[in-house]
Amino acid sequence: MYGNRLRAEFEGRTAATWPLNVGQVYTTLERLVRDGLVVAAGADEDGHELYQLTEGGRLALTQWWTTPLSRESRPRDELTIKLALAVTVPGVDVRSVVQTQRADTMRALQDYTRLKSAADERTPPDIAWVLVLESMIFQAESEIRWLDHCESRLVRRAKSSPPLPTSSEPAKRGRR
Amino acid sequence: MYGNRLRAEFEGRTAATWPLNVGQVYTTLERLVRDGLVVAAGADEDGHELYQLTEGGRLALTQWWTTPLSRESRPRDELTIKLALAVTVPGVDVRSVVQTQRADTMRALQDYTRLKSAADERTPPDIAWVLVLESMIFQAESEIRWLDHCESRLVRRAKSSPPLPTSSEPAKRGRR
DNA sequence: CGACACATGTAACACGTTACATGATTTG
DNA sequence: CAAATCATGTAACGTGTTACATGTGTCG
Repeated sequence: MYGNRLRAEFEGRTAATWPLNVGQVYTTLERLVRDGLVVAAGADEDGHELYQLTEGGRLALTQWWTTPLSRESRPRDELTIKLALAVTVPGVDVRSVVQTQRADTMRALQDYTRLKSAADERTPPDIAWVLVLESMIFQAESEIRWLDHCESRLVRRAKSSPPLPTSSEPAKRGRR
Repeated sequence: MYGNRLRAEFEGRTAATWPLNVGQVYTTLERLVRDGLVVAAGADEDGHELYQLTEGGRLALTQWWTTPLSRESRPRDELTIKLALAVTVPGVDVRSVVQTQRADTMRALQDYTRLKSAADERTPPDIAWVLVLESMIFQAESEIRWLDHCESRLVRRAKSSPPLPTSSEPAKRGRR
């Protein structure tokens, strides 16, 4: 395919959930060429600069399809880190952190649900779009469950140790 | 704190789930200094190079605690993209992709569960470590549910369109 | 004609990450 | 003494990402 088409295909298949700057397609293509996974293959009848997978590229692709995404390859989970820090760093209002996040995720979940209803009514169904939405929904639900779980665990912990003064006013706590 | 201590604290709080190269701490500290969020504050009695939050740094931190992680700020979800592409790109054995991933995630889930059992027995409980593990478990479960969901959806779809020949032998399909 | 979409590129930046160099201190 | 640990740094790389420059074709 050619650059701009690739962008369109990607966005079409992920339904604008992850918009893609066109420029990035070209830089990435160049890097793929550098690594020998892709070659420039002249021009279209319309003048489009075509690119083609090499033998190695096809191999890498097959490997991508057949290899599961390992846990190690995934980016650090910022929310989990945030909470893990929140519960161990003194002076953080964990409760409030959890609540704020929960509210936001809840809102997102509703948005996704709405979008899914709309998507389900369409014919023919945009299978990829529905899949993406469902993935978002599952993740949001799981996140909310986890947050609730965290909170109940905090409540249990609070019974052992006395509650600290809320850290919502860190300014000028002065000497006393 | 000083650099190496920061690394230790981070790893201690996230329990080696996300190991941190010490070098990164120093590069990051330098960048924080560059951005005015942190200042070098001389040395410890033990000769440790201390760093301190600036006014701006403390503000940024407070903002981090009080602002929920937006969906947009999160990295692209490679698994979801993979599946979304798998179902729309011709010649991909979606079924196999889902199965492979499911097996791997299932294995991970068991590992996490085992680890959690061990963590729960310890006294005192390492609250952060347990939280991280539970997060992993929730996510893995949600991922498995989603994969199952995808598959059942694929089965339903398969009834409409005839199954394509498996793409497991892409080599030398030649002319004919 | 002017505006707009399509299309191709490129220079530049930030960030995460690693490999390596180097010294000080401790310990078997 | 040698090995290991603690500690501080730095040079370099890859990748994701953006802003910008530029040209072509279409259409109201």
